[in-house]
Amino acid sequence: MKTNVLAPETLNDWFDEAGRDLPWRRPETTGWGVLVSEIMLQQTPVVRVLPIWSEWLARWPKPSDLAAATAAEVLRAWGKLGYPRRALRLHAAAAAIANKHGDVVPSDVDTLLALPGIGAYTARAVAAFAYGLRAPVVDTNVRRVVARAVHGSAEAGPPSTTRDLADVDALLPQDDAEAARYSAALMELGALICTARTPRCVDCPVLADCAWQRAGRPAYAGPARQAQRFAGTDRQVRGLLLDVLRAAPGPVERARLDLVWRQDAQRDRCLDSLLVDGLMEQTEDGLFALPGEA
DNA sequence: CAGCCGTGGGG
DNA sequence: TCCCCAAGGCT
Repeated sequence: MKTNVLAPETLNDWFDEAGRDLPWRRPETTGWGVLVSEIMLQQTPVVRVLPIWSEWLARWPKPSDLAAATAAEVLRAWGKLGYPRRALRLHAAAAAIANKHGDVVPSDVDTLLALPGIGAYTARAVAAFAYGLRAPVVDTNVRRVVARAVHGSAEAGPPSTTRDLADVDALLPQDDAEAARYSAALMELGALICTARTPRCVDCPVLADCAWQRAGRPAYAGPARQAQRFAGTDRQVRGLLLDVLRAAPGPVERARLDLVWRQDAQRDRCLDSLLVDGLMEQTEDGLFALPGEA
């Protein structure tokens, strides 16, 4: 049996000492609080999530509270966190939890996976962090830590959910509570020490055993990832359009939206896609509004 | 499975 | 300045 470079005792001890005191990690945080944090944290830095998460939990302490809000209220409260479809999916998930699960966030991974906006990562993160269960929690941090410490590669290869889950499952201790803490520790190590750009290896608790370190820190050899452009994309235009509605007290005229982007065809396409996605609605007199306030 | 879906800060 | 990236999910 191979020894685990990322030994649970080592990681958990380090986490006890160096882990951040984030509000959604506090013992009094409910499953709902954890779920909200996980959705907000998807592709979004912690510092930007912190204030919004606090507002949401104070305003909507239970899933049924969020479910009772209008989509317009939800989207305004989401603000500029980005990827606003996450807010709509969380809104829908809250309704499902309120109606079908007794207003309690499920702890079962498969049940969680059936909810909108909850995928392989988030389902297991909720099971582990909200309910202390043993579940392989694989995010970009964990993938990077495992790639380096275990496989000796500078970066993680292309993601494969099946393989990644099995990879991390093999590292997890058997005990539920210990495994859950270990999952948090693994993520935290990637977030604070084993970072993407310039890892702080001098502070790493597993430096001596790290396979990447032992191999002489070889450069990444895998396929180059495609750079994600933003300027000029539909994503940018949609963001500009939606921002007009978020900032407005109510429905706005088409002319207001026309101001945010010069190219008619692209603007029209984006406007249409926002309507299709349910991120905005058109009133009977042709004005545009956030959904639920028309 | 590759491409798409926001936003802003740091190197 | 520009580019990269930050607790992914969905089609």
